[in-house]
Amino acid sequence: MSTWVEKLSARGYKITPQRRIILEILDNSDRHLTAEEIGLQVKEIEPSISLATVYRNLNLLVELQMVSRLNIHDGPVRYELHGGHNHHLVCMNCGAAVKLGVCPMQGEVKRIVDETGFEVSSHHFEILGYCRECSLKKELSPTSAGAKGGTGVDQE
Amino acid sequence: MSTWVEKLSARGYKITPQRRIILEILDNSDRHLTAEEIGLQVKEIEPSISLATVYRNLNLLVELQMVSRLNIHDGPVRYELHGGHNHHLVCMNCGAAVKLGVCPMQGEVKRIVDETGFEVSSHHFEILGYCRECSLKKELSPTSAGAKGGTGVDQE
DNA sequence: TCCCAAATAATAATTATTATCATTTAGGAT
DNA sequence: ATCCTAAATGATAATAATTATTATTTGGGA
Ligand SMILES: [Mn+2]
Ligand SMILES: [Mn+2]
Ligand SMILES: [Zn+2]
Ligand SMILES: [Zn+2]
Repeated sequence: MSTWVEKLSARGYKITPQRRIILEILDNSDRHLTAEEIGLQVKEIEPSISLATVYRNLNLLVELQMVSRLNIHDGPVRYELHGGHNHHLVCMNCGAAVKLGVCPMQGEVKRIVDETGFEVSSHHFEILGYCRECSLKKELSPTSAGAKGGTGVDQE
Repeated sequence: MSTWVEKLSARGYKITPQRRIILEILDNSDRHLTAEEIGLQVKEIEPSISLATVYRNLNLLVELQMVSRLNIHDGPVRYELHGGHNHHLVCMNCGAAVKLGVCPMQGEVKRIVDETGFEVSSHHFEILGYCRECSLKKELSPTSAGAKGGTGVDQE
């Protein structure tokens, strides 16, 4: 339950209420949260906590490999508790991020990486495109219409 | 040589000197460049060109899939000419980005993705860690010393 | 209970990127 | 070749995201 208390203490970091709250929020969430989203939830519990503290601690937790940073498409960086890591199919139109149930860091890729002598500490794999719904919407696009109408896909 | 001229014209976009220069820079570079690095090189050729134009065109070129956006670890987004795409082993200490000669978007992964009905337009795969040199340097680190040792770099 | 490095809150500063808008220009039409 | 106009640009303001600064507070060991 509180293995993270040990992880922090063991390395000489203090156990503060701010850290408790941030980790609790990450633990209770299945989604990936932005620093700001975390900050908002933090403030619901304890309004006096500063957003800067959220950023500081997220950076620390990432450094300690207790949290992982996720760079999804556009928009701000997102965070999730390290562990059951997942890769995503991110829709460039609606922004949905569907979990892909497989990790490329295995088999052939793993072997090749190992051969390089590189010391791996994490990896990111993300697929960009259009989810089925958005993809269908594109299909139904207006007939023709010259320049830029192209795929009928307009930015988000 | 100038297949990109067609790609732009065909979709109704104009061939401007700014676009020529940006694409030429991307073409002559092996590294991935940030928007600002591109802007600097652009200004060496034609100082009157605005950084905003660089951003605007990079966004357009990405949208048209002529350029790909690369989110390496920290720092700003980087760009490279779309084509011979590669994935990287990025060193978190010295920043080196070594090409990995293999792409995970194949075999099992590919099959699973296809099953989801997701329309893939690009993907990113990147491995973070420490290159052999930096990894060795760490090895030679001071004997223990408790909290926060050195750069806070530990492995799991 | 004291002490002090570590952590925090508040806020300024910086970085990266996008938006606005007046002006220029590419390229099709005449 | 000249016109015309939507597209593109340059300059700059605005925004979003993150980091730095600094005075104050606090966790946890002695
Ligand atoms: Mn994985
Ligand atoms: Mn690939
Ligand atoms: Zn979608
Ligand atoms: Zn290195």
